Amino acid sequence: MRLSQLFTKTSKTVPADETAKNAQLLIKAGYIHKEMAGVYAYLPLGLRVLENIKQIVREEMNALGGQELIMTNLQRRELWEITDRWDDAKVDIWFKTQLKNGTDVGLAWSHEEPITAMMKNYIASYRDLPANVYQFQTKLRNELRAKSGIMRGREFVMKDLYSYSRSDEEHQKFYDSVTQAYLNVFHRVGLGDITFVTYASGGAFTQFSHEFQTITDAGEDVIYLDRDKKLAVNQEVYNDEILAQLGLDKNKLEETKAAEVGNIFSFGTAKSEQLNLYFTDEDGKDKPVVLGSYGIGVTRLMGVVAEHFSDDKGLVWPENIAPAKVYLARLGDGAETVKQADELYELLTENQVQVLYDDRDTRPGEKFADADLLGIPYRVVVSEKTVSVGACELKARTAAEPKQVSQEELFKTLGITSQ
RNA sequence: CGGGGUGUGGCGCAGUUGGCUAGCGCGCCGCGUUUGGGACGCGGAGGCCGGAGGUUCGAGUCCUCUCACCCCGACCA
Repeated sequence: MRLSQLFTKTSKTVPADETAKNAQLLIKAGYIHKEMAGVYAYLPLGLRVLENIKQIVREEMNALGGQELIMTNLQRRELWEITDRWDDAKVDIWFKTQLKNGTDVGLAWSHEEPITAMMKNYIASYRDLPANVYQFQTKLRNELRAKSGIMRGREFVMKDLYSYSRSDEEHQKFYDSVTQAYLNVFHRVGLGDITFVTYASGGAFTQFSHEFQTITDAGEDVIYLDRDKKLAVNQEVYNDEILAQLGLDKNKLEETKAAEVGNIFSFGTAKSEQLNLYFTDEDGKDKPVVLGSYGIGVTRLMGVVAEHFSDDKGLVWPENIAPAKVYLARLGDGAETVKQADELYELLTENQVQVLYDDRDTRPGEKFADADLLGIPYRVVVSEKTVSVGACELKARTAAEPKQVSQEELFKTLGITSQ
């Protein structure tokens, strides 16, 4: 992509009404736009990051045998009344509206009920199970107070996965595999070292749920972490009894702030029974389906990454999710410089390397500052200087100084094998 | 929803005890000089001061109501 054609711009200042670091950086760099409190638009570069994260999640979900679908955002009142979650006293973050004929509808804050009700159409026999379905969906939650930029919005994107199993054993096996898949996701987006499986409140169905907590000051949770065991306990369930049960030594635990980037639940059969989701076993007996629910807040995850991978100059995207791998800065507009920069842009693009080509008529300092602010992993410079020596200049976003490299070395660094 | 704070060109801000054509920086447009870490000069465009009432000869400034936004708390993926 040529920056001269990108409609977004970077900014030297941040809006005064935005204090969350993730939102400040993302707005400054032109990745997102704030529409209202807790509601953000994803601009072209921000969308790329979001899609890159989604793709990683998608690959891990598909590897589990998850099947992607997309539910609706308008939901039926009757469905939520069955499980007693329509009442504002029970769920206080509902957005609700009405059809022209007066029928109440809810705007999706979760999809457990509708998706489970829908599965009744497809699950009748033990032969239909297990079934694991997931989606990337916009969730709408009427939070009393939005905060922390894209880490807690009123509208956000979540990957939600639902598992339907024949037995507790079958469910548990899948549940454990999801745990591993989630760890893979957080590892791949660069947060592996600071994200921990955390015991949290399990709600009405089980003693615990498992959260995936990423250590960050911007987080809203407090966890007690055993680094050796790579396990943590959320403050909400933290007590001596629980620690004993989990075999954790209180003296070894580290208290830290963290952000919940994922949460997985076992529902047992309670919800299936409520919603009448049964299957016929080999023996001809009807049994309720065992249900699990697994979420990753995708936009929140992007916020946590932005929050964590940044310095005083701006964002520092991990390569896996960066909106481009290379920031190609062309300095000067001499004929040969333009020619060589254009050619390098074409060549990299042909080799499947995503490039932000800064072909704008601006001064070098501005280009360097933008390259840093945007947080692109590699900066490549083509200028009169590099043209004259027949090399180009390469600097990793995290490196202090650039170095001169041949095109061969450049390609090698960027992982391009053939030429 | 309780407490605190803020609303003035796209962004960041100033505006005195009410007083004259509402300023400054960034950004934007034009011309010129520049060109390896956000250049400089000259000339421009752009604002009924969040909104509605009110007080006053006169309101960005005072009063009332209202809307929005931010922070702390409670709540929460």
